[in-house]
Formats: sequence, C-alpha cells, structure tokens
Amino acid sequence: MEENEYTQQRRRNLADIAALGFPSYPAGYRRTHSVSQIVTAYGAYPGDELEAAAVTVRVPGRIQAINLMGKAAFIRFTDGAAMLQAYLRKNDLPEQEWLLLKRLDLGDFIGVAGRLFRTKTGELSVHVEQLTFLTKAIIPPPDKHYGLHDIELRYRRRYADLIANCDVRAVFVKRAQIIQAIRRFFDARGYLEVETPMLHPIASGATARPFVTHHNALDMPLYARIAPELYLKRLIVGGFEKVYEINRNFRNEGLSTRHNPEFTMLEFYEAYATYEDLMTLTEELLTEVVAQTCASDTITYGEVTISFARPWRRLTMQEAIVAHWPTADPPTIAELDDLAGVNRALERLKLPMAPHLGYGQRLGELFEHVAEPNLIQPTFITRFPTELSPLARHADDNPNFVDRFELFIGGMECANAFTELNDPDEQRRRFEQQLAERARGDDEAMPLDEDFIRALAYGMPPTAGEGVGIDRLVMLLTNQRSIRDVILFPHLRPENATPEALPATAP
RNA sequence: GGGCCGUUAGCUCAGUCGGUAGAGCAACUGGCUUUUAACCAGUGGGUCGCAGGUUCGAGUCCUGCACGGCUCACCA
Repeated sequence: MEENEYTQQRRRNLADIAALGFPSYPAGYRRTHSVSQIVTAYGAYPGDELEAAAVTVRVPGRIQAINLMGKAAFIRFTDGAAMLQAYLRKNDLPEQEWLLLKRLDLGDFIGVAGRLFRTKTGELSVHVEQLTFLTKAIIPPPDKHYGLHDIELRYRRRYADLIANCDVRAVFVKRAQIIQAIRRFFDARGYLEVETPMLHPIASGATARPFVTHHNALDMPLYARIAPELYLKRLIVGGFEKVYEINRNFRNEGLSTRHNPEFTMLEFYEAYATYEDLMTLTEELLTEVVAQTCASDTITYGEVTISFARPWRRLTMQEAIVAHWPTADPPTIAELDDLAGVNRALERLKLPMAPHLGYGQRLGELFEHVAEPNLIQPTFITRFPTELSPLARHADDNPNFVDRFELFIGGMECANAFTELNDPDEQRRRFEQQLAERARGDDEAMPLDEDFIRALAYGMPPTAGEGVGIDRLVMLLTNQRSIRDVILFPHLRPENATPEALPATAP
C-alpha cells in the first residue's frame, strides 16, 4: 500500500482519536435505522411534524462531506445507497466528541444518535447528541464531485469505483434483480435449480479452449468447465424433467468488450419440449425479466432502441444472410444450400476461408459477417448447419441442418438452444467427426465424453435445452457497452508483475 | 498478435514553438453555531508510467518496455 502525506495525516488523526479515548476499530454499531430507511420513511415529512414526532435514531455511515463552521458542523454520510446529513453543535456534544469531530476525515465511518429535524433550507438532518467513531479511512476517497474516471483504476479498485460512482452501484443492483427475476421465472414453472461440477475431467459441451489445472491427490488434470451441458442432460436421463443452472463458465480465449475468461451462463433443459417451444419460452422469460427490471418493454442500447414487444422476428440462417446482404443482388436461398453457392457468396464479399472448412463453417462465417451485426431487434435465427452443432438433433427434413436457434439482440448473441440429440449412436458419430477435426488441427473441436454417450444409452427422453449469456443480457438491460462494466472484478493483467508476487509454480 | 490512442499532485484535468510544473476539488493553519459543490484569508504538496537517446536544455522530439482503452484478428 502506498503511503503519502494524506495517509500519514490520517494515521495521525487516528492516533489522536485513540488518545482521546475512543477505540480505534470498534466492533459493530447498534443502529435503529439505515440511512436509506430514514430517507425512505421521513424524506417527505414536513419539518413541523418531524419536530412533533420527536423521532430519535441511531444511524451509521461513511462520511462524504464535512462543513465545519466554528462551533457547529454538518456531516453528510451515506450507507452506499442514500445520503443523510448530521448537524453537530459544540454546545450539544460532550467535549471529547467535539474534539473527535475535528479528527474525522472524508471516507471515515461514524455513527450518530439524535433527533430528526429539518434545517431552515429544508434538508432532513439528524441533530446529533452522540457521535461514535467506527472506522478510519487511511486512504482518501476519490473526488466527491468528479468521481473516479480512470477506467483502469475503476476495474482494479472496484471498491473505490463503487464508493465514488453511484451509477456503477446501480448496474450491479440491477444485475442482481435480473438474476432474481430469472430464478423466479423458472421456479414458478417447476424447474429444479441444480449445481453441476465446475471441474471437469473432460472439457466438452462447447467448442472452446479450456483452463487446465491439476488435482494433486488424484494426480490427474482437471478442466475448468467450458459448459455444463453434458451434466445437465445426464440429469434429464436421471429423471429430472426440468432443470436449470446459473453459474460460471471458463474459456481460455481472447478478452474483448464482449468476452471475459469467466462469464455467467444460464442453462436449462426441459424434457418433451422442442426448440420451437423454447423460442416461446425465451420470449416469455425475457419479456418478464424486462418487465420486472426496466421501466418499459423498450430499452435504449447505445445509439439504438430495442423493443421486446412480442412476437420477435424469426429467420433461418440463410434467410438472414439474404435479408442483410450488403448489396442489391443477394444470393438466393437455394444457392446457399450447397457448398459451391456459399463459396461464390464468400468470394463476392472477399471473405477468405481456410481450405479445410466445410459447408457448415462457411455458411456460419457468411452469417456472422453479413447478418449478425445487423440483428438489433430481438431475432431468432434457426436452421443451423449440423457441422456447427454436434449436440443438436438433426432436422426431420434434412440431416445437414439441426433443430436449433440462436437469439440475437443488439447485434449480440444472447441465447443458444436446440432440440437435443438423444440417439447415443448418432452422438458417437458426431463426436467422432469432432475428433477428426481436432486431428486436422482444430484444437477447439469437442472431445468425446464416453460416459455421456453411456448416459444417453440409458435413454434420454426427447428434450430441448438452452443457454443464455447473463453478462450480455445485463449489458443490454443496463446499457453498458463493455462486459467489464457488468462484471464486478473483470480480469486484468497484474499491475505489478514482480516475480515474488507470483505464486510458486506447481510441480 | 497487428494498428491507433492514452499514462502529469490523493481525485478530475490543463500544459502553446523544446526554455523555472499549473488549476479545481482534497490536505494543512486561522476565522466562522442551520451549511449544502458552504464561505473568507493563508500554506504545503510532483520519480510528468519506466529505461535509454537527441539537445546547451525534454512533460513536450526519437527508440524500447510496462499497463490501460478502442479496433482488427482470434473467439460464440
């Protein structure tokens, strides 16, 4: 920790406070109210009624401002959510407590006991009869007017960010409300919330590079999970018909405004449902979450306005490519049905493709470039190539496509769902195709999970499942452009990468 | 990994053509018994991210590095 003239001055103040006979870091404070409770209960109370009611309170908080005026003082303090003013007069306080006041600094915690009143300018205040010292802030808080703007400091010292910027606090309060609303939605529909392993012996269930660690006692590698999918489906095999899990996934890949190495995912599975049922369910889920956490069904995200009014647009991947083609002569859907046509389309847009990639990857690439950034209003994209979907059931009319959708909002992928593949033999063939791609050098192809195939062989009822990226949903509903602004402690490089500071390397 | 931009007091930011390092808030001293971005008078505070280079002289120009931001690539 850095020491400077400020910290030294504050340490002297703390020593002076101790010399006055106050405990330096006392335990607890018996309070009658929080600041927020007082402001909520009495904020609109007229002054004369307050006086008549003679409300006495004991309330703690962090000091935000001190106006010392000779023999009287005002202290504004906060519980993090609301602010309240204390009025102290030399005549009305024990001498020691008046001396204590002069050793208080911005950022300190105090408790005040006294009677509520309104000043002549009308501000609700506590007329303090007892001042209690609670905690010294050795490091001064950020500037009270300009806040903390330095983005790096805001992420590295989120505590200081939260002290200084109440809009940041509001984002994380809303994040909690969104997740609560999701839980209520699924609980009310008879879904069981479950917890499946975070450490997996095989990193499967998604196409992504994993983080690897080592279990010492078992002397084996373990992977931080990239997806809970295969475990949740094992639970469907086991007889739970509706399950959901909200938890972290870990992917060892690049960082960006939309990617953090650990991110929060909702996954849910419902027996006897199809991906079409889940489109309806997803509309219901998100409209309900928006209704409970936003002022209306229309939100502002950056430059755009997004309406969650149902029904939402539904397009096949091929239709989306045609609809958002950048020039006036898009390819036809029939043209996009085979490799040659997709190659012609890629060539027209001058999108280079690695030679080993097949039809599915190329169609997906075309979609990502042409359509994805333009899917601002909630849009379901259906009919994904089978090659891109090793865990999804094929469409009844064409085995080259699967019964799958992704939901796009604000140009971001927010959900991914499909009718689950429950044929163990077909699942094995799909895994083997992935292994072949892995052998060709695609280190993100999905590894084969033998026990998962065995589970399917016990019989998994027809099932549909879905994943929803919670961080991106929170970004949309709180109008934040970076995923780091909806994650309390986003990943950054260490600020001082000294060798001593790094943990010893595991053998 | 590439490109562009940034890093100056505790915080927010200026700093012109290369010529003694600036402001507001915060801090310190004094004054002030209903202030509210309190006010009045005064004072102190700098490894200009780090390391080199050019120059009589570098916050400013050049090179390298670190960290961060945006973006592209990668990646659901």
